[in-house]
Amino acid sequence: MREVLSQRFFDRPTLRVTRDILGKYLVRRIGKRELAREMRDVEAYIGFKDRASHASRGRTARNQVMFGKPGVWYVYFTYGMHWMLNIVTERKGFPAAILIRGVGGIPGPGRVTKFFKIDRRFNGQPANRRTGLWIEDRGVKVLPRTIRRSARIGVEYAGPWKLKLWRFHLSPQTT
DNA sequence: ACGATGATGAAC
DNA sequence: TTCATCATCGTA
Repeated sequence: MREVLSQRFFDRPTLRVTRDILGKYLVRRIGKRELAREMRDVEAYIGFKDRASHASRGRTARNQVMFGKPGVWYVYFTYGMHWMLNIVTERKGFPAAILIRGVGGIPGPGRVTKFFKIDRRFNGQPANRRTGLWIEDRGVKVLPRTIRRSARIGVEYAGPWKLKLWRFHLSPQTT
C-alpha cells in the first residue's frame, strides 16, 4: 500500500493531523531518485494567538503561507543557517502548520531539510508528486500507546503557550 | 555553554 | 536604519 496524502488529509483540526502524520513517509524526488523516511517527530503551531507560532504577530511576507491553503509547504530560514520544513493545515484564513522535527534516522528539523535538500524553493508549493516533495501513507500502523506527547522544543519565550503538549513523537524503538 | 550566521520584524 | 531575536546545530 502506497498512497499520496491529498489536501483533504491536511484540511482538518491540526492536532488530529499532527497525530495522524506520525508513521507516514516524507518523500523527495531528486532526478530519478527517491528519498523516503518515516515521520517520527512533529509539532503543531496553531492559530492567531499561539505565541510560539510565527502567525501570532499577524500576517507578514514570511508567514503568509501559514494563512493559506492546507497541504502546502511552509519553509523558512532561521539562525542564519537552517531551513525548517512545515506543512500547512486547516482552512484557508486560519494560520496553522506542522513542523517536521525528525524522521527515521534523522533527528532535528535542520538535519531533515539538509538531508532532503529542501530550501525556499518549496515554500508555498503544494505537497504532491509534481513538486517533488510529498507525504505518503505506506501502511505503517502506529499504535496510540507508542505516541508520546510533550511541550514543544525551543519556545521558552512563548509564555503559557510553551506548556501546550503539541509535540508528538515516536520513541526510538517503536512501530 | 557557546558561537555561527543572516533573515525578520519592531523600534527609532 | 539599527537592533535584538530566533520553531538550531556542532563543538566543547
